[in-house]
Amino acid sequence: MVTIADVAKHAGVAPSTVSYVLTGRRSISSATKARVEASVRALGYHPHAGARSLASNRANVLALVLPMREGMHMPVLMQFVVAVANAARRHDHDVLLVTADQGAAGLRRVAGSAQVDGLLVMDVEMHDERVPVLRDLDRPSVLIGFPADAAGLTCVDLDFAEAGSRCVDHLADLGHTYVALVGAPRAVYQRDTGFAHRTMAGFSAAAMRRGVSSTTLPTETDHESVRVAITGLLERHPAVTGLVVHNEAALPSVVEVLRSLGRKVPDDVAVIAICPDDQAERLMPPLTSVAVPAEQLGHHAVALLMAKLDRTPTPPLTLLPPRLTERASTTR
Amino acid sequence: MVTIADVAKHAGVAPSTVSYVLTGRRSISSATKARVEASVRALGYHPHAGARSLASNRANVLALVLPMREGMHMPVLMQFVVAVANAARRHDHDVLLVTADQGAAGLRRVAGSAQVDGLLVMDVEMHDERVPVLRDLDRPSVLIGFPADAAGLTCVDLDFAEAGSRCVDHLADLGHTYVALVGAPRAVYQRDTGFAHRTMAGFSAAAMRRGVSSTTLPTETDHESVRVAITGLLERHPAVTGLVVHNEAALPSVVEVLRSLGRKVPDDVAVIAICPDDQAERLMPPLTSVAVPAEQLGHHAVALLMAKLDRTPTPPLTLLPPRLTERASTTR
DNA sequence: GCCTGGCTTCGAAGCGCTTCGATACGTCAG
DNA sequence: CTGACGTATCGAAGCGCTTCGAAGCCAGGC
Repeated sequence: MVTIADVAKHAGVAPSTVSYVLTGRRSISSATKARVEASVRALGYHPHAGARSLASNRANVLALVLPMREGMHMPVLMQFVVAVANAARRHDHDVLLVTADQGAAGLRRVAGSAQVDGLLVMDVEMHDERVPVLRDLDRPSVLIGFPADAAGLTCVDLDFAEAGSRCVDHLADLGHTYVALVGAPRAVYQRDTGFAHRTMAGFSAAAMRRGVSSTTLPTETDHESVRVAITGLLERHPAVTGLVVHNEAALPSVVEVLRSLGRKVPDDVAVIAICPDDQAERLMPPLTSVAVPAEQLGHHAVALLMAKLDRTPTPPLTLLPPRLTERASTTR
Repeated sequence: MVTIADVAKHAGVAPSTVSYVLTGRRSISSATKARVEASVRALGYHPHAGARSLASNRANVLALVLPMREGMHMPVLMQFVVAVANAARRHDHDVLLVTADQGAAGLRRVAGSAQVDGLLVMDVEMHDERVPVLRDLDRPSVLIGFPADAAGLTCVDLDFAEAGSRCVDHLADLGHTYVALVGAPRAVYQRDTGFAHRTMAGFSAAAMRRGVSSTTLPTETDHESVRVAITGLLERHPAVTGLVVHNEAALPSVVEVLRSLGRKVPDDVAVIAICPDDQAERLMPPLTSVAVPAEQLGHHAVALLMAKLDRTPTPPLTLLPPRLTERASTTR
């Protein structure tokens, strides 16, 4: 193994000088710096992560705490994971995976062993058992999602209430007077997941405000359930002409069911999705949508966590503003 | 921070004794052991991961090298990730995520810095740029998938050739004489991904062997493409009565398109999927399938890697035997 | 000519753990 | 009773790095 001492000898300097070149924590003359960097490359030196973490008390690793619950949409989750991993690398950090079934003990373990400098927690629920643990951990953390009591925490999420509201506004502006929210699977509401709840609240509030009639229904993700749900919805509420779909997995089926029922999109029924842009673009017809910006959220969460690690003050609550893109599934 | 010295003092023993209790590398009297364990709990001691890794030259972390390529099915990928993470925990290891866009340099970095003890590489292609890097890394690795040249490597995968073959056998046994393979997106074949290639080879070979006619077509994942593909397939090859689908994302659409074309499953067309069991079960009708055992593969891969870390001899190539489960989409 | 201050660089301490050899104490065979 | 051996524990060295204080050197001001 190549050590810092080897590099130092090769470059004709003290080990500490090499360290300062690598960490940039003291100024080093450009001549020495260049010589050291050449030696690093020549020897293929990689600092020993354990030694570094022991000496500096920083591991340069973030924990990504993954939930794994019913009704979650894997492609979106994966987008988050990848976005977080890449953002972390840009800040010279790696990502350690902590899965749900390790529970609170898992958080304590990775934080207590100094294996990670901070934690990123995904898919937070209103009453999440991990939240109190995070509070008394001595490491900073950032939540993607909002628990009921966010005091003392840093949270970031899409403004789902505003997203739901924007969808209604868009439909109302187009003249629709009866709209429906096709929501997440029932299980998601039952466990009181913040984002689903907030979308619904924003949707309903906007309908009230705009004076349009509205209804909401949870929806499972398999095609047959979607068929039954949508068929029933249109039978019970024949005046519905606008659908807001907040359920990525059910989306293709919703479109397909409307087609098979002979309801033309957008002529008979307008559809707005709350989902990642690429998915909305790929469907036929391309759907007007409010983007779930997984990439952006992941980056933002990492940036917040890095700021906390630097002891830079950070806003406790960040709501990213939703962006609605008009496509072929709604028309003037 | 609580250190091993604190625990030792609390238990009235030497630090080394605490270490031996924790690692089990020397025998300790049960009385002392109990006392130390009590102190560990009382103080809430977690060994410092960096210090441990520095002293023992083992980080107790595995790298999971994730690809992120076009045409990959995220839910299956996520199943792998979770299975690997959980299996690793059972062996007292954690999982560090290395994403594709870090490339070969990423592998060198995590291995060179002693951040990980071994590497798990997913979705290996026939001619994978990462393979030569793995060979000259000084850490053991296990590939999920097979490259063209697997010399000196440890690989594990489902026996996809046999899986393709079993599907044909099953259909032939039921009397079908013309079968089609509905495969992965074109991009997957273009980059010469092993599993897709092997399924196809097994499928075609079995068709020859059994004397049934066969055809194959790559298929994109969006509903419209599937509709065009399946409609075209049945027009060009009207005698086809058996479909083998090796494309998880397209699967719901395939079933739906058959329905909309008025082809009853299994009466007009028999369908076998190569996909995770839960997905096959959830469709209507439930599909006969050869399971892609993500969970089992993940566990097996971790077990192999742990064996290599222990310097236990391991088989270079492991092919898990496919398991075909009959469900309602094929009948006698 | 001497002191001050800034810029570089050095040397050594020490982070918390594992591990190796040594020690202490029985136990048992001869 | 003694020597050999096995078991349980201790003490110290050292893993590779960061970091702090100090030292060396040069320039500039008096």
